[in-house]
Amino acid sequence: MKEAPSSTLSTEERIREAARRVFLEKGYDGTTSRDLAEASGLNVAMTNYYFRSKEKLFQLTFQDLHRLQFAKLNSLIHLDIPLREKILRLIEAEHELVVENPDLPLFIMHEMRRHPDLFTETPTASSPYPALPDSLFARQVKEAVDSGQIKPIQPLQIIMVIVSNVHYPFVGRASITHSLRMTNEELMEVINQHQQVIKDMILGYLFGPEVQT
Amino acid sequence: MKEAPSSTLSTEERIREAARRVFLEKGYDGTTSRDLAEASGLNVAMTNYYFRSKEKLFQLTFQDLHRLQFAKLNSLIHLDIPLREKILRLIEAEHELVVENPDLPLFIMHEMRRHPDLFTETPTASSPYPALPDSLFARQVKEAVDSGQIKPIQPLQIIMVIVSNVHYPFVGRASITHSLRMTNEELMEVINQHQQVIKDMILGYLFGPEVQT
DNA sequence: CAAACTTTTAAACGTTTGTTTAAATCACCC
DNA sequence: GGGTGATTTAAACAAACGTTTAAAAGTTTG
Repeated sequence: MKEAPSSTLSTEERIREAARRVFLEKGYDGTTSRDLAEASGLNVAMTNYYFRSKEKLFQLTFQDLHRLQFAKLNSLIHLDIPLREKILRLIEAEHELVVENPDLPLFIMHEMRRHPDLFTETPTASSPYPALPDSLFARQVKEAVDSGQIKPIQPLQIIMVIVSNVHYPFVGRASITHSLRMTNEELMEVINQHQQVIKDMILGYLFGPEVQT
Repeated sequence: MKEAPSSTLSTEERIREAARRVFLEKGYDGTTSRDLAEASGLNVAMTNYYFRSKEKLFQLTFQDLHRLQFAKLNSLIHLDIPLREKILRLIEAEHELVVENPDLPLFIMHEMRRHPDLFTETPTASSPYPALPDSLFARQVKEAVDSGQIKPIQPLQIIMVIVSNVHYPFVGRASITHSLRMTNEELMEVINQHQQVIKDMILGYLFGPEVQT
């Protein structure tokens, strides 16, 4: 066994880190084993020495990224805070996520549609979404609906509305900037403005038109 | 020159139609020339006889699909109808589009991010989005904002809200159904319910909480 | 019907693909 | 300090890739 110095990365970590970057950029189909080798600064044999194949390396990489995508959401829905505040924090958490990982949602959605077979969920691993139906969030929504505090709506629908509005400008950003001939900076400005609209719209719809945020 | 019988398709059309199906399903990177040949029932030489390369065939296919994606939106924004009705019809048009072409938005967004170089917009062709800034829709929004009829918002933001909410459940449907262990039918039921939420939420936000639709 | 042209085919081209090999280099232990 | 196992390398493998070839089959036109 061999340990890497603390400041630099072990070979295995270098490969995983490179795989993350390359797969995120080019997708599974668009990535070659030589792409991975070049990105890690090693040669093609190393990838197969540490991970048995391109496919296996991709599965690990995807699992990491899939967890990253749902980690915040998955912990927030169980938090013991008022529903209204929880929704606000969900919006902010998802915004933060896509600002830090702008390519993540498109990657996840593309790969899950294209290679659904590659994702054999590890049974023990915390599967992200399935937690929703029996989360505190779900119970809070049902109670709020029953007591007439918010409009009739399912928990999943609220999540969909949040994720849709927050993620979409990033998911479609190549399409938007190209078509409208905007720069990335111009789009980012629109997106920042848009954040407030999303918050007001969602909270306003659910709780009625009070003073927001 | 040769004309195809009306009931059946010409070879060129067969190839284009097959290319549409295959590229939509597998993407550019995931499609091989032999996939295309098999899907059209011909052999690999035919694709290069009628179109000069896989790349050229993809460019044509993508152009078609890109137009399809924005055709309805692009004609609706110029229609001379009241703003409120226009927004409602935009929501319904986008919903119809994704119900009929559930894979289209994800395909467009993935390919535009992955191969932005492949899309050299034909100068004369009706480019879809750029029409927005000087559309009747944009003027209607600005007037409605100035007159205090709706909340301050940019035309692009309204489009983003509509498209986000309507498209996202389809774009992420592999991810949603897989993670929540739903069937496609169950998701479709949620999506249908969701339509009304989207309408109420958007119109309610912009115009205030009157009686809807 | 025969020449001229278009369409279709099967086979092959050179390259790139994912993966493996076998030898070289490294790190560690008695 | 030499032997042992882990790591790294360059080279090679067969298969699949996008594309092209050259000849066969079909169509058109005089």
